[in-house]
Amino acid sequence: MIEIYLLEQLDAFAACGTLSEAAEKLHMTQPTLTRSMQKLEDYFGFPLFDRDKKRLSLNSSGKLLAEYAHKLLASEKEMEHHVRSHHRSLHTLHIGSIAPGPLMVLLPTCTAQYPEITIASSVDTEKAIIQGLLSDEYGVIILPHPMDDPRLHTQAYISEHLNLSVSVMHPAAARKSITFREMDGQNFIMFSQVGIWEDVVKAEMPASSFYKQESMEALKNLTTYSELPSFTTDVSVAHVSNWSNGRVNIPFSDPSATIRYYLVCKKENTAKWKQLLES
Amino acid sequence: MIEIYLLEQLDAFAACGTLSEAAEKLHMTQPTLTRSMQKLEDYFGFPLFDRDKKRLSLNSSGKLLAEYAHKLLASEKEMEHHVRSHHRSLHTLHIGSIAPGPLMVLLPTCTAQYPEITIASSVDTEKAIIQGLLSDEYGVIILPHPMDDPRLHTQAYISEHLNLSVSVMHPAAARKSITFREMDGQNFIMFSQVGIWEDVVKAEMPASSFYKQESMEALKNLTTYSELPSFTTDVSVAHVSNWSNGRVNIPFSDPSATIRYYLVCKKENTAKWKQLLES
DNA sequence: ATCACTTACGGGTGACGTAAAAATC
DNA sequence: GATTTTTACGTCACCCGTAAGTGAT
Repeated sequence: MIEIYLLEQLDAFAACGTLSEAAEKLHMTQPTLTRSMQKLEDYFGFPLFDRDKKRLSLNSSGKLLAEYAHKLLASEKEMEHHVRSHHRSLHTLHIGSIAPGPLMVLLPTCTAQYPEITIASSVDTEKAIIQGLLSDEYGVIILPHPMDDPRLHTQAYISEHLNLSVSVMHPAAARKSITFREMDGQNFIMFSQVGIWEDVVKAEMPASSFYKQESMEALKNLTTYSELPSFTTDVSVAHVSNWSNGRVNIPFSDPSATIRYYLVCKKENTAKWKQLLES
Repeated sequence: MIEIYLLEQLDAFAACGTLSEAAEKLHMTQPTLTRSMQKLEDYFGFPLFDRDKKRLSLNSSGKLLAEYAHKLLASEKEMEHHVRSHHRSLHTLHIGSIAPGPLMVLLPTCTAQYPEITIASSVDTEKAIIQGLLSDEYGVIILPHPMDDPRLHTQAYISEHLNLSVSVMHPAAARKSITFREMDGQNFIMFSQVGIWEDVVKAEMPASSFYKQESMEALKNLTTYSELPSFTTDVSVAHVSNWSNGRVNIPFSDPSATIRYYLVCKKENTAKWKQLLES
């Protein structure tokens, strides 16, 4: 069998055209390459190069070998990459969610329960997340409803409730609860990474505008120093510290202001994520 | 990059199940394999095996690697085979013919003109020979007619004439020529490897039977010691020595008893076989 | 003189074998 | 005790680099 290092050197020579250049590319010396190319010829027992005393070039057999070698090297790279990513997938849990709230609850328990595993999470649309679960990009996903698919395991998780967040000077500040309808038409400051909540508020308050903030820092400043209403949830209030910004949280009383989350994973992986699902 | 020898050893282990067995298969010692498998794990930086103190087995990453390794090794074998057969095709001329006669004339000149090249020849049906030319199995073929194909170069070659061969006691022995029709119904001894001539005589003498002999030796004995008629051609008479078997050759006068041969090769190879085509 | 390749020589890594130990059946 | 794997140690091969040589531009 021809060893890979010889094929690598041949591939470099085929790409560079001269041994000197190839040697530089490979961080080696020319004599080494000369010997390697001779070794290839010795192995096959017939010439792979035309020798012009000055210039070395591949003959037709050599060109053919170089083509194959190039493909073979690509295959080996691909092999290594696949094995590495397979191993990675065994030792990382990527969680996809349609909202950040449940991740705030789930991630700390995850890192505690699987200290040897890398935890990653993403907020995306429901469609993208379900696709990601089926393609094993995600190990567990969080949806606002159960999945009726024989390949999937669904389990009820926490629920999250949306609040109106207003300054104490706001007319609604004293209310014990409020409806979307009452707030429709007013303009809101909103965090951009809220996932499904954006769909909810846009649907329930079609006359309102929502000024989305990319950073938490910007959101915090704006809610502290402006009178514009904003949103919180019971989950975010419990998990985000330093929320003492002179505002009050008033629950929306509409049914759509409460979302019950469901953990979903492939049936074949239920054993693997047992502890997490039971949390 | 992972060297091939490591993948070979992994592949053997995956096939055998134990290091000892794999070592035997590879004509090596177990400790060598132990080290090689450790080397693979070191390279990847994560385990590829489950170690059971007694038994070593592939874990899921190892299985994946072994699968890829197996394919890669097959690719390398294929690469080597293709390069070798490419080189071979450059240094061998395989001539296909629909009859042995023209080969008797052509082969001696070939070996003289291309002493460094291996010459091979086959007699087969026209269909098989044309296919063989197109697939580069043959470099040059001999047909009984020109080819009207823009990819192919055709060139007239020698002609060959069929004789009746009978003992001096045969009623026709004194004839200067004879027709197929006159001989139809008589039974003949015939060499089996005559290619297109078999089609000719069967078509022209449908009432006759032909006793085909696989070996020249058998044919020679039968023609010498039996009275059954047989065939020769002007070409075979000129090229096969020791033909003094008390028989006389009487030319068939029918037009179909003469075949003009044509040399055909791919246009791209006319330069390569120039000398031969000009002979 | 420079460039490109080849040849010659020397060194250090590493691939392999032998020997022996550990562990399981 | 037999089998399988692992560890330890010595050796030889071979892969690479340095230095020198050849031929062409």
